[in-house]
Formats: sequence, structure tokens, C-alpha cells
Amino acid sequence: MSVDAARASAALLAWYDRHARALPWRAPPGAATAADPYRVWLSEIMLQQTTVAAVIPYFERFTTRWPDVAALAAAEEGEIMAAWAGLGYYARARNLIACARAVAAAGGFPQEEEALRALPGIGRYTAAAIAAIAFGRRAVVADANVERVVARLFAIETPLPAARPTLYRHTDLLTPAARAGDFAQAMMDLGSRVCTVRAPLCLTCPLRPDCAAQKQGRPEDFPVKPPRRAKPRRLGIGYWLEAEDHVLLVRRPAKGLLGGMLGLPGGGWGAEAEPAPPAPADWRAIGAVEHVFTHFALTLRIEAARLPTRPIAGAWWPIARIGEAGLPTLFARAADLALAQTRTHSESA
DNA sequence: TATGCGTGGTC
DNA sequence: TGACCAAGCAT
Repeated sequence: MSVDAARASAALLAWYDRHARALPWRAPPGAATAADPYRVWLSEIMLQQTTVAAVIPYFERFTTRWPDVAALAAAEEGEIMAAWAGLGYYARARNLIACARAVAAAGGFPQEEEALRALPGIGRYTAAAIAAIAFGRRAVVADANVERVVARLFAIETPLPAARPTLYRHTDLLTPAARAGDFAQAMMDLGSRVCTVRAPLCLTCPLRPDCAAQKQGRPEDFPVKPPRRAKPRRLGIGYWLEAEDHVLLVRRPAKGLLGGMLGLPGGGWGAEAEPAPPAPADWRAIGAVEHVFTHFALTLRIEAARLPTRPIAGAWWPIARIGEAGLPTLFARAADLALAQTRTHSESA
């Protein structure tokens, strides 16, 4: 290949020294003091398949409320799940709790990639990122940004995911022994700000002299991706059952879609076991919520009813504080609909 | 290796 | 507006 790895990595680090994004979990380029491993770990988990803009407010809330891993490990699971609500991929929150408790029990984060990799929720990418960014270890950090940069740099024609081993080897060759953490973050910043999915800014790219895709005039053709399957549509029902200014919520099964989160009773739309419909009542259709998950689109019809008194059994949440329940977005929107509809209904009654 | 798993922004 | 995509992991 024609890429001079040492020249390319030096050019990238020089670019990073001038253009690094300031992020709440990040130490400045070349900082004498590395970033706090707890904050690096927390940010990396939150950033899995999630944009920086979406993560920042969650990161600020989590670190204010739980400033270190011991505090997070001591927190109640329900509190953490509620704080995670809206960020998505809720298995991350369950793994976050398990990981925090393991790390707190061990007295701190391991520094070796292999030991990090063994912790819940930490895979190949995240282990490498923490080892490099928090502990200065040389590690091959290859996320989607890095894969895109490297696929273009070398004009890799093999489609993903088959290209991953090749991309990983090329990333390894580019990764310097020193400043591995800065190098990883530089690659990701480049991928997010310059070597973008659409309309990359090749004129400002420090790797332009080396880039095979740019030489061919078709950077957007890389990485090559397989076609996607169409999303099926599903139909479900959610029950908004009120009693004495409270609403009935259920804790969903720990595994599966929205696992471990609070939601409305109902079902019919998932493969997981659904709770039985609540106590008999006169249900009134109040509309539907459209929601798109990763692998299917859902129409959730909402039916509402009111009981004169609140049954002893069940988890009843005060309607006035529904915003604090920690509902995932689907059910938060269903609650918004129910509140608007029941308010209108009360006024017209 | 393929599939399941959220949400919001972008064009 | 619908399709694509984002600092992936677990199974």
C-alpha cells in the first residue's frame, strides 16, 4: 500500500492538536493528566451507537448525581434505569450497573484491554478505547468512524462486515506507540467532522495526500455496505389506566425490547411475554403512537379507562409526576397522548 | 456470522 | 418522508 503510516498518524495528531473537540469526558490533546477512567468508561458506554449531542446531557446528569464508580455501584437499579430512560439500548444500563459493581468491588478499573473486555457491556471497541484514552495504552481502537476513515484511506472494496479484519489490521498499522488515546480520538473526530458519511470535507483533511478513495474521486463509495432489509410493521396496544390521580405502570421483563424499563401494560407487538391486560374497565380508544425501533416500526394504539379506587396490587405512579417515572420514549409519548386526551375529555365532560 | 436491541438528526 | 446512520455488545 502507498500510505506512509508514520506520516499519516503524525499529520492526524497535528490536526487533532488544533481541532480537537472539547467534550465533558475528554482531556485536552497532549494533556499531562489523563481523563478520569470512570468518566471515560461512562461516556464510552453511552456513546455506543449514540450521538455525542444525545449523550452530553445524560453524561452531565449521571456524573453530577453519581460522581464516581463507587457512587454508581451503590445506587438503586431502578434509579439508574430511570436516569437512562430516553437514551435507548437499555441493555447498556443493565450492564452499566453490573460493571460498576464489579469495578467498585475490585477497587478500580483494570488497565489491561483483556481485563476490561471481560467486564459487562465492554466489547472489543470499548476495551481498546478505555485502555488507550484513560490509561495511555497502545490499543487498536476501531469504531464506525475509524472504519470509514480507514476504508477510504485504503479504498477497501470488500463490503462490511467481511472487511472488518482487514480494516482492523490497517488501523493497527496506523496506530502509533505514543499518544494512542489522542490518536483514537483524533480518528473519531476526523470521522465525525471531516471524513463524514455524506459530503466529506476532503479539502481540509490532513490525510488527503494518502487517501486512495479521494485519489479516485469517490470517497463516499467507502466503506461498501450490504443492502438493508425492509422493516416490518407491527401493531400493539397500550392501556392507560387511571385511579385516584395515579396510572398503572409495569416493570418489563429484564431481557428483550425495553428490558427492565417501566412501561404501560398491554402488548401484542413483541415476542416477549406480555403482562395480562389490567382490571376490567370501560376502555376508550384515544389514539395511537407511531414509533420506529431498530428492526421494526410500531403502531401502538392507546386505550384509556378510569377506576373509582386504586387497587392495592400493582405499581401505581402519580400522574402529576409521570415525567419522573423514567419511561422509555415510546411510553413517554403514549403518556403525552393520554394526558392530552384525558384532559380534553375532562373539559368536555 | 447473523440477529436483536432505541432514539433522534439529517436530507 | 422514509431511509440511513451514530464512539457496539451479547448471544
